[in-house]
Amino acid sequence: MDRRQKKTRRAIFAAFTDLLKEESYAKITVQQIIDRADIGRTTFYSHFETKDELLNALCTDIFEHVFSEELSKEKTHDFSRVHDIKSQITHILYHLQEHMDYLPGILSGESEDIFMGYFKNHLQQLFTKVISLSSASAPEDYLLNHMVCDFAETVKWWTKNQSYSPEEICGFFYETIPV
Amino acid sequence: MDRRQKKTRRAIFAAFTDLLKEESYAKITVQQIIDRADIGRTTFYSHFETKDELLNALCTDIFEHVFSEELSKEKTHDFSRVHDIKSQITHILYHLQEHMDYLPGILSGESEDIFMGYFKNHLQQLFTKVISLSSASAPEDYLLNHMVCDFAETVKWWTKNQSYSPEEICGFFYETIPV
DNA sequence: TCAATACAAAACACAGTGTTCTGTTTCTTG
DNA sequence: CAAGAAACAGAACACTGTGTTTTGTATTGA
Repeated sequence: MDRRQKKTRRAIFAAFTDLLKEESYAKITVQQIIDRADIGRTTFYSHFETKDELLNALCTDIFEHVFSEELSKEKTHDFSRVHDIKSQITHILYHLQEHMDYLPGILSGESEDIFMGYFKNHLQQLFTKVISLSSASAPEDYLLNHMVCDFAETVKWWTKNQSYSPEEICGFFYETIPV
Repeated sequence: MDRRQKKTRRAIFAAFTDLLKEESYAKITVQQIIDRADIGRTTFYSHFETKDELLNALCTDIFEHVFSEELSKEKTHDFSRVHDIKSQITHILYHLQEHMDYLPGILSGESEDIFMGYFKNHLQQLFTKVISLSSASAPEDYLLNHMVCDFAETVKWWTKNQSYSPEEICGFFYETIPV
C-alpha cells in the first residue's frame, strides 16, 4: 500500500474520531472531515464510497482488536467454568474503554445500527455456548437476544455513565445471567 | 378543532403509518407522505414543523394508549405480588401488538431513538418500584437500565420475530428479572 | 353572509451528497 | 534517473430532500 494512501487514510480516521468527540455521527458532514483531515473531496471519495463506509471501516478496526484474541483462544475456553466467560467479558470492556471518548458520538441514530450490528454479531457468537448451558426454560432464540442486547445496551449505558470499572460492570452483568 | 384540520391530520397519520409498513422511517420523504395523503406541501408543514415532529406526535399517541390505564391504576398496584407486574406487562404487549405492522419501520436509525425515548421513559417509571424490591447486589441505576433496555429490546426483537404470544413473551421476560 | 382560516400549487433558497473535470505532486519501477 | 502510474487538490456540477414563501381558492363557524 502506498505511503500516501496510508497517511491519508490515517488522517481521515483521525479527523473522523476527533469530530465524533464533539458531535454525533449524523451531524458530521463529509466537508468537516476533509477540512480537518486537510485533504480534497475527491481524495475522500477515492478512499471511501460514502460516509457510512468510513464508519463501517472504523467498526471493523475496533472489533478486530476487541474480539481478536478472544476468538483465537476460543478452543481452550470452557464456559462451564465461571472464570473464562468473566475474563472474556472483562477483556472486551477494557478494549472498548480505549475508545470511550468517541463512542457516544456513534451510539445514536443510524450509526448505532451499524456499530451494534458488528458488536452483536460477535456477541452472538460468544454467548451461544453460554445459552446452551443455561437451565432457563425460555427458548434459546429469546435467551440469545436477551443476553446479547443486555450486554450491548449495558455497554452503551456505560459509555454515557462512566462511573464504574470494567470489573464492576462485568460483575453486575454476570449476576443477572440466566444460568 | 376544525373538521378540515382533523381530516387532514388523520390523512397524514394514515399515509405515514401506511408508508412505514413498506419502508423505514429514514427512507420516507415528506413528498411521499403528502402524495399519499393527497394534500399540499404547505398543509403538511402547517400541521407539523418537521418529519420528526410527526413521528413524535405518533409516539405520543401510541404510548398514551399503551400506558394510560396502567398509570391510572398505579395506586392500587402492589408489585410485591407477582400478578400485578405480569398483568401490566401483558397489557402493554397486547397494546403494542396492535401497531405491530408498522413498528419495524420505526425501530431503526434516528426514529428508533425517538420511539425508544418515549418507551423507556414510561418503562423507567414502571420498573423503578420493582428494582427497589430487588435483592440483587448491583446498584439501582445499573439494574434500572438493565430492566428497561431488556424489555425494550425484547419488544424490538418481538416485532421482527413474531412467533410468540404476549403471554409467552411476558413469561420469558419475567423469568430473567433479577428478584 | 362574511371574515377567518385551512388549504393547494408552484417556485424558491438552502444544505449536503456524490461525480466529474483538469491539472499537480508523489511514488515506484525499469 | 527517468517515465509512467497513481494519489492528490481544487473547483464546478447535478441531484435530492428540506423547509419557506407567495398567491390565490375553498370551506367553515359565527
